[in-house]
Amino acid sequence: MPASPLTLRIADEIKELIRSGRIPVGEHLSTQRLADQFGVSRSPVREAMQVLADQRILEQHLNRGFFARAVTESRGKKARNDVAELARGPSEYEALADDWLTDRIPSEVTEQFLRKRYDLTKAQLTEVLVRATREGWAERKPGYGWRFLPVAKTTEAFEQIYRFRMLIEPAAMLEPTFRIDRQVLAEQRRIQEGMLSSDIAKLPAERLLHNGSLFHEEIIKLSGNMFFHRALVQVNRMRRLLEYRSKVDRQRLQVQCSEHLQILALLENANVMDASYLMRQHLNGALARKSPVILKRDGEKKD
Amino acid sequence: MPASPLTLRIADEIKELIRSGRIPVGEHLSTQRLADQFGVSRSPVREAMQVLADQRILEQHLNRGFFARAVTESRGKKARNDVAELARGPSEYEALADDWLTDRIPSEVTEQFLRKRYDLTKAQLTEVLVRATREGWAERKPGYGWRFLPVAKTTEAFEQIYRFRMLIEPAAMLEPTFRIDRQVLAEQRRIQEGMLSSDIAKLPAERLLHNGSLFHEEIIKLSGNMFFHRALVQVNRMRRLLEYRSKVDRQRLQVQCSEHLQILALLENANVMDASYLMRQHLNGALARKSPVILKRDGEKKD
DNA sequence: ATTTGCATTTTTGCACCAAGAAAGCCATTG
DNA sequence: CAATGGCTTTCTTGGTGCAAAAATGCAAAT
Repeated sequence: MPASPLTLRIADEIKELIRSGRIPVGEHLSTQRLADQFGVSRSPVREAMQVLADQRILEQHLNRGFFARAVTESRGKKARNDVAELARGPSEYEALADDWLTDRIPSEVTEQFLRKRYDLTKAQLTEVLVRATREGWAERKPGYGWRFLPVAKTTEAFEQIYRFRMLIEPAAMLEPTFRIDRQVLAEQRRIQEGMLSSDIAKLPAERLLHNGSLFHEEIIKLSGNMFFHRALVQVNRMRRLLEYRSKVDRQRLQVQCSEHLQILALLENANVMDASYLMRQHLNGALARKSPVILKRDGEKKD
Repeated sequence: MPASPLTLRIADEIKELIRSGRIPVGEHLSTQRLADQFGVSRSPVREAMQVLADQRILEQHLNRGFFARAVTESRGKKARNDVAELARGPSEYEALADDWLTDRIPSEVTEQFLRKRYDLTKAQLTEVLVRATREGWAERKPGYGWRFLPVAKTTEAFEQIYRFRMLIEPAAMLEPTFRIDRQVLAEQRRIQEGMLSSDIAKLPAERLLHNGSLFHEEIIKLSGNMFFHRALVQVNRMRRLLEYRSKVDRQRLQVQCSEHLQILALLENANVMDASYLMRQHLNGALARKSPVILKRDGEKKD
């Protein structure tokens, strides 16, 4: 009985909670609490726990629920691959995005074409296209079919994004509605320090980039103007699309982290002016030293 | 035989072309050309022409295609209502948006609930929800159902939007990649002068607001940075959602038109600095004098 | 030679059914 | 005896075939 995607996703999240120690070994897992936490009903949570019990990650006591077992790395290894790979699929969305960015699909296609190419059901394809629409690079044609919109595909787009961010991010901090929220600052400090101290070389690139975006998004959110925040989220999504194809410069990331911490320090001292200025410098630096290394895909390249 | 929505939409567009004189009376209509123009195949165009022929707006000559007839106001009247009302439906999207903005639906709903409430098929509902997602105020829940996100619902949102625009629009004009395109300027001048001279009192409010947005979007596009343009389009969509519920101040619109023309004049003289400054003033004025009159809907109001 | 008008092919929308998620209920447990 | 697990029931949604609609091909007419 192949568990549903939702169940697997939840299994994955629970496992992460245990691995990261947020659920201590031996602890009892309340179905209801986890369901509320994930925003779903108890059914998929329960199934996820069954799955994890099968994998010896949880222990089921009859009529008493599930308990976290010790996860030894050696033991966890196999089981982990079993679920993790299934749970986070290879993301058809990214495959499509990549194909479009490298001109391997025409700019106008039918749904049928896409379904065959990526082997998707109608609903799955809709999911992907909704996302692409949301990110702003796909739209329905009036009759049948979809059109992909030209996305600046190269360094030019990076520059445009950074020019835009250099404008809005520092300005957002100077908005009259900007409010310093110490809790948010503390949380970001925790994350950035965590990255810097422990494992900047080890963490998956995806996570590193995510944390970076998160920092900027949380700061801009303090402006109290949701449209600044939205605009940033929007361009960050596009940036991610381009960036995950380029090599991550981990050394550069270290510099960025410490700059983030500097900005946080200024904000903690309520020195918004300087923080805004530093933010601009920070973005400018990122633009100037942006690694121009773009990994070419194996496929042929149409100029 | 009730024609399809696409057919009706095209019929409507063709009629608009004739009414506005862009297709002179007596002119032959090439199926292929119109199909290309609308981005569809010949089939729906042809059907639309049949519909219009039935309504005596076109004349069909066997094997020679369709020709535009004179459209007398008196004659056109009835036929016009026939199609126009059908073609541009009452937009379920706006109904949903309105219901959400006035707290008449809960923040978490199932698709079923929405389908029943607005009497939509699954595909139609998807269409609506995709749009709402795209505009940033709806998202899927993990299991079943959708969640509507809190949108600043009143004057506060207007202010936020204008603060944002006051930042990005003038700045976009000062970007190093900003290029003056005389053709675009001329087109906008034509539109703005048209509004000002003829019929600012007569045109439908929808059209007036659309032309206003268009002006700003075309100008910001000249910045050569697609992200500025995107950001503006995004907030304009939200603004429209809020604005179509408020009373249109036609006198104020007249002032805006002439300010638009002043900006155009400066740009035509390549005086970008002053144009940017004036743009900021223009937006500031719009913010300051923004009509706070919001029409209340008939329904009860929570809170 | 071009374009219409019709025929053919292809694509998508819609109704139905099974899988999956949510909610209710009661026994068990501490 | 309150709280929670385990099971059952109810409801929602995703996947699949047919019909409507759009795209395309082609002979005939101008």
